[in-house]
Amino acid sequence: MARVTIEDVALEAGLSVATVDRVLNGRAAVRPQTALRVEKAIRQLNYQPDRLAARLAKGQEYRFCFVLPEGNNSFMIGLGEEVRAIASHLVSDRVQIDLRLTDVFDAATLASTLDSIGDIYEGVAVVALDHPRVREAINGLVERGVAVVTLVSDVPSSKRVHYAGIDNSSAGRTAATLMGRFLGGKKGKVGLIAGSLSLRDHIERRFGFEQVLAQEFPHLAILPVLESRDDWQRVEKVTAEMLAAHPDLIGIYNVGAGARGIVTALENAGRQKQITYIAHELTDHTRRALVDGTIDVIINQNAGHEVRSAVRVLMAKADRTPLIEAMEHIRIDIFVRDNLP
Amino acid sequence: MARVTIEDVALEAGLSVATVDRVLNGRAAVRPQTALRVEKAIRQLNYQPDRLAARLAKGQEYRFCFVLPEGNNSFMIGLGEEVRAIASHLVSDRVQIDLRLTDVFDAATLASTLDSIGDIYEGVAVVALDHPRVREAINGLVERGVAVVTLVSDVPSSKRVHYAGIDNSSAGRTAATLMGRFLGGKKGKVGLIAGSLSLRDHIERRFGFEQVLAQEFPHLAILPVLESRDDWQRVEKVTAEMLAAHPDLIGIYNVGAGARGIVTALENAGRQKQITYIAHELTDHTRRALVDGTIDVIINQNAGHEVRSAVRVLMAKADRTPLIEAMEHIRIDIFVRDNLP
DNA sequence: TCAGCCTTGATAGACGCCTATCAGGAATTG
DNA sequence: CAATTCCTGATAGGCGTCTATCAAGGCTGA
Repeated sequence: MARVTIEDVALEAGLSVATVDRVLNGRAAVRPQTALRVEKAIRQLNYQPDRLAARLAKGQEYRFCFVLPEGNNSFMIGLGEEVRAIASHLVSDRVQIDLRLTDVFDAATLASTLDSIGDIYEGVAVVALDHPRVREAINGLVERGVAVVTLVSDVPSSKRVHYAGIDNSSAGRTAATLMGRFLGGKKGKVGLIAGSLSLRDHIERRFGFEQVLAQEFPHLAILPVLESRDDWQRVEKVTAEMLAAHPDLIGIYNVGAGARGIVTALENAGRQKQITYIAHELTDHTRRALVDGTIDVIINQNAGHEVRSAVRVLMAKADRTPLIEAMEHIRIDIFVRDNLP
Repeated sequence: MARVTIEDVALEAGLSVATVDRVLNGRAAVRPQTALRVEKAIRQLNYQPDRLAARLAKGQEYRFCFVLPEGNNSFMIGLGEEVRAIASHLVSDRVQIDLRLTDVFDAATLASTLDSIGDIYEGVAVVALDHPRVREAINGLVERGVAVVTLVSDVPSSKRVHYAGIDNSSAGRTAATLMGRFLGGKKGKVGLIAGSLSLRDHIERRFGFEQVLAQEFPHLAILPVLESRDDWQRVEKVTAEMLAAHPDLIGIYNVGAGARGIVTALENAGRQKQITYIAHELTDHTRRALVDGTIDVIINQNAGHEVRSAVRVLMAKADRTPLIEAMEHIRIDIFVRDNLP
């Protein structure tokens, strides 16, 4: 019942602790047949190395860096808070997490930030713009032996080890299905507002949305996409214009941030109740609008889960430990008024 | 930059390591003013005890027991697998998890199982029937110093430290909102099928569902609840009867298991496409039916998350460590065809 | 046959904390 | 003021693993 230690293994194999250790950590040359004896003993005793003792002995510390967008986007601010929360929680587990804010929307700036990250880090998590320059910077880190995880927004063509975020085209498709079903058989126009058409996540959401809407709900016409730069004042302006131009508008899908701009525009036009409005990300503003009934559905990604998943993956990669795949899948949250947390 | 150790604290406070340790672990009597000096030094140096070293030194092991229902309910089988998975994953972290299957639907059996659990466990997680006998058994464990977490189904009136599961009345309300919205303004009847009306989770789902449907969608009539005992053959039978009796049935909400029975009944009647069907729990069967379009929405609770959350809570309770509350909230998954994992 | 290499054993010390014990000084009591 | 009791210091040994070093054989090749 007591713990099986390295010593027990050595005894069982008729070898010394030193040799067993050599095999376990592949440090010095050991004859193949000796290694086999060790492995056999390990299997027989079902030896499980004690991670605690190992980490203590190695004096191993994890140092990770999270690179997030600067600015006042509610979601990103929340993301930063989650990073800080988990960071202070993990100090006593010998994990140190630094937070670096930068202009991730500018490829050159982001890339040089990544380039400048010293090799003091075992891993880096980054909210990444999908741009060749950024891809190269990520690959550079990976080649220097730093594990890189993309967060929220992916760069699939890079060598990052993992993407901690939702499947955005799936999110767009889900929005379309809900939009179509909520509208019943009603005919009319649907408007789509995106933050920026150079951000991969927004592109994918739009793509998924348009695909399903065109295929499953052909009676709904999609208006040309409006760009908002995730700025709620601009969102309000373009929405107001759209509302004025299309009296038969019955649905709005806001792919990016700035949801409050749409709320204001809808209220000003007095059309909150007639228009089905689907937004992304649960914030104070969107939450209130959902309860009011102005927003019908919020599609959300849980920032805390994403951050913690990124940390787990980075830790696993740092000491080549297996991870439970299913645990790292970030699900798409769907909120209606009734299941708000 | 190096780690702050107990020795540094002793130095800073002008005391010995022994005294600092006495304060930290409250072992022997220490003069209040001395304790204050230690605490001040700890704050100044921002000392964080090394959890690894502490656990190693104490030779601390966590032993937990999970009590789950026996039987062939897909969801519960999946739950058991998740327990096994996390158990084998945590062996190297000095956590041992035993799994015990019992008839949780029989209060006496479940209670005596709980009573018989020796004090070898620091914590117990149980899928609990809400019954006075069971409540007493839980309280008995708690009084013997065992941390108890209810899993999937709660016993709110007991002294359990935590409930790892979804808010079922919220799940019911969500189902109602989706049902109402999906049906647009259509008038007709909605059927409700429950596993057992003595299981708390089913009662709460029903309650939430009826509440919202009556209030928000008064044009939809709810048929009397049918009991299925979570047996799909019985589900099929009662559904077939309901379909025959009500040609104007336009919605079905299945609160419990046995979703496949409804699928078969709907197919036999050829009314899959005309009836909006909302089911619980993502399994192979429900998944297939969702893709087919027979099921319109699946409301799910993620068994893996529930199990892992239960383990985290038990660990935190075992060594009186704080936990991140928000992290332990189990969300309600809503799946349509487009966001299946 | 001897130098040199390869493989293995033995062992010490570290990682940061816990537990226990003993001794000496301080504070309290009568 | 002496006899207790109370606090504190010093130190050893352990938890399971890693790292490093030295020594002892066995083996190879010239």
